[in-house]
Amino acid sequence: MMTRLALVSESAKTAPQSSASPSPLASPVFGLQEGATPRLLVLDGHSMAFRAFYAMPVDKFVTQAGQYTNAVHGFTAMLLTMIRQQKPTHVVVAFDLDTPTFRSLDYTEYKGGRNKTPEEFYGQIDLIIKVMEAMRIPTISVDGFEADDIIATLSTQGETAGWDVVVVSGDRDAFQLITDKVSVLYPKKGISDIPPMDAAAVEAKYFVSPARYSDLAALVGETADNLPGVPGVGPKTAAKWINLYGGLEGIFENIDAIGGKVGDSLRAHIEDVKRNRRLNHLLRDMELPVALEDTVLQSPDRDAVEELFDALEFNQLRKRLFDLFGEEEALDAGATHEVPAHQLVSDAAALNAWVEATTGLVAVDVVSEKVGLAHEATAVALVGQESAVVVDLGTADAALDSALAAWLLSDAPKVVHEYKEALKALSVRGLSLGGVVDDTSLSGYLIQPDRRSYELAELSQVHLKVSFEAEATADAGQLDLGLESEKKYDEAVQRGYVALLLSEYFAPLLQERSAAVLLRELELPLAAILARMELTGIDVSQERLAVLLDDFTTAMNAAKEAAYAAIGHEVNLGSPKQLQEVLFEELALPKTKKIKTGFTTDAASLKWLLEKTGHEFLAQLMAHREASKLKQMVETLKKSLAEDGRIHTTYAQNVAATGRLSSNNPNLQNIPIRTEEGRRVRDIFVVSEGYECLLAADYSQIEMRIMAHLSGDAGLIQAYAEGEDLHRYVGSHVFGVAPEDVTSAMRSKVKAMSYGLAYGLTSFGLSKQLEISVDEARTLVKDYFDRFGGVRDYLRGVVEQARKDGFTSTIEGRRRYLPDLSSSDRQLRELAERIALNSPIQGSAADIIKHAMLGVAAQLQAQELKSRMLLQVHDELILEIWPGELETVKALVIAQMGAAADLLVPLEVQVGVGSSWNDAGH
DNA sequence: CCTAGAGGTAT
DNA sequence: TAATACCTCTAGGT
Repeated sequence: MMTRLALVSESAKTAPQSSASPSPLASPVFGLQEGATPRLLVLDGHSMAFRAFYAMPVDKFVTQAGQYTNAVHGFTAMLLTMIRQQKPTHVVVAFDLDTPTFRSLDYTEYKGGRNKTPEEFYGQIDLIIKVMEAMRIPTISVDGFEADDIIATLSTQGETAGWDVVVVSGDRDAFQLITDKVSVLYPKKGISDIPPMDAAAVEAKYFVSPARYSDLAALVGETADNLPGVPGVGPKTAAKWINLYGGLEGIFENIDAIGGKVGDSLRAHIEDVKRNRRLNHLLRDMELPVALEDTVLQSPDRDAVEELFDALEFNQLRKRLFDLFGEEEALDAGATHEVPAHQLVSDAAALNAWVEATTGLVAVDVVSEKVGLAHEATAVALVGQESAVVVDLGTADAALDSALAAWLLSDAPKVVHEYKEALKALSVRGLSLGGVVDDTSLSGYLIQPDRRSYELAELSQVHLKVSFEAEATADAGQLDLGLESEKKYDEAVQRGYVALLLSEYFAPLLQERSAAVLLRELELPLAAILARMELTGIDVSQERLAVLLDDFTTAMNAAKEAAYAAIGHEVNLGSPKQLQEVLFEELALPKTKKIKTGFTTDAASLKWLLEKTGHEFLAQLMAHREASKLKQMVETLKKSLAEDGRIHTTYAQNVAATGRLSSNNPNLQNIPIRTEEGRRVRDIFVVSEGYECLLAADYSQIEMRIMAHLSGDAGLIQAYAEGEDLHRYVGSHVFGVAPEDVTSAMRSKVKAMSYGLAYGLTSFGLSKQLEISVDEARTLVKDYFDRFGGVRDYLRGVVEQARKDGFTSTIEGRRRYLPDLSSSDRQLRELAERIALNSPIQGSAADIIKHAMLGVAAQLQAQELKSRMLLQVHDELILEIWPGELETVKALVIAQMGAAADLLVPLEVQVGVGSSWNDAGH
């Protein structure tokens, strides 16, 4: 079966495809599809600017420099909406000039009697023109003529050339331009409600055809232009005469036949009517300085837009603009990329023939269906530069199956989007993947680690400016009539092709940003390990889970009833809003810290309130919070139990901007540990049948060790070299006492301080953490830096370097870009500074444990051990030990984790074993 | 059904 | 006014 599809919208699919294949980024012109009818959007600049001015609040749009921008903002927003909705290929804006026109010379009162232009409007037209220049949209004004004439001329030219024309004007005279090719958008109210007026709409409203609208306006008059009409004649009468006599000429010919008072009135004001008609007639054959073809819609001058919008302080609008043009450019760029046709292969020979004929990188896209909580592969698309094949796993015979399996596993270079998910879906079919040199969801992440999403369509949009149809919504249970699967195959090939393009695009960027090594040697191999860990899951004791749920529910209910009793009525304890009423109004307790919705009821505040007032309700509320949180957590775990009785979390390799993993569905990286009750949750995670025990290995103070390494601080390095208790050592130096005289209060202070440093601590934050005065905290910081000057110098240097480079780096060269370091917004800038302090430390720790995981997995495999890695919790690995392998595995884990980085200080690893995760803790 | 806010868990 | 995550509930909207 042969299918052809392009990475573009419907309109472009029908257009002839260019066979040339320029860079996806080259997009001088867009929206113009060869063979499609051009569509011209003409705007009346002044009338729309005025509409915008009165529609937007003046005082809300003032720049710091004092320039009013409400009309500019409103106009630009309206224009973007028009471009989005109308999808024009050409756009032009016509403006009036202040100079006299042939109309005002003809009739000096023309447009007289208008209110003086408001002061705040001054200068806004010039700004609109500047916005148009930045957007590369031509503007036209002609001395002695009005914008209406320019519009009439343009629309006539457009129509003559066979184009569609859309006129946007707040002047009703434009209605005379309406034909089946020309429509007018006339704002009803403000600038947000601009319904299209076509011939039918004009007739419905005025009872005359658009061509006769000027006749009607001449009779009725136009207050806005100070053109009096015939007294006593309104639109109804005028329309009646026009339809009766076929227009003004007919009316004049039969003028004596019109009786009544209105007839007399008409005869008395006949000259006014003739003048009105003369003035409202729009010129259609002006000489214009801009040719029709020159109005073609181009991509905006991004630098100019940036600069101008900075000055105008248009931030949301900037985003809207770039979003819009991102999309539009994509359409055009997409039109130049032809997705190769694909063939559905049904035998091994066909697959092998394709493989033989295909050179270079091949994208693999796995089509899967959801089965329970997992995904199972149903088909595989292999996409090369020139051609593609699809293998349906459901119908493949054994020979095809093994040919496919062999190729997938081979070293033939492949690119995948979401390698880990592909591996998981394939594994249920007994398939795997070898030779994967790129996963675009990971390379995209390494290039730009703080994006929210790395979906293929989004990466394609952002980097390639190519958009393609959204992924098929997996309609499980729907009848598969062949058409459905054909559509899925098309999409799979499409996705594969986009991944191929992205991979090519990313390759040099990865090199530039020194991320190619990270991808190849760290993230890609890690993805395979994570896939295995996710598939394995961790065993759960359902008995313990049930007991826990019961206990927590009981505790929760007891606390709830006691809380109700303490205040004499019921209240939703889970509603901060209702709690505020009880605490601060009903019980009139002291006010806590202010939050958006009033006063906080968080745990720290409740504790403070309880100490202050001793109110029973507070004690019960706190007990209820703890119990309900735990119950909720246990319930969530129960819901995520798979059919095999195990919990399979999913690790996200591209979510945390520092390089850490994250865990979700369910999150197994935030299982309680700090309280006795909380630790019971850890007890539900147990060793699987047939295995000996769980082993938990964690790095001791890895972030502080990285701090010591990065700062090179002699004191810290010495402390670690001597194997001292770090906090005791630091405490003895900061407080000037012997190590054995460091009290636990002193120790906990320096501990909080040390950890705070890695988060970009402030004296204020430290004072709150330690419940001490800001002064005391400040002294603590000073004393700390006096003794550990290397740390202070390092922290200063990190921010300085990041400001210079634009990014921070980890020990493995993982970068995080921080443009906000030079923001003028203090809050943003200071946040960026704290991020700059934290990212190298947190990120280096992430690099290290990832290396350790690679080492552990490699050793387990090399030594043919049956023990396996189950979980990772940032600085901790959980393994399941096969009988007889404990000592071997323990040693190799310690060795691999310890050797994962070569730092100036040793990496210490603590290991515990037990039959549950809690027991394995230490 | 979606979203913001509040609150809480982990490293 | 201390970094990185994920999750759930309420309340107020579509």
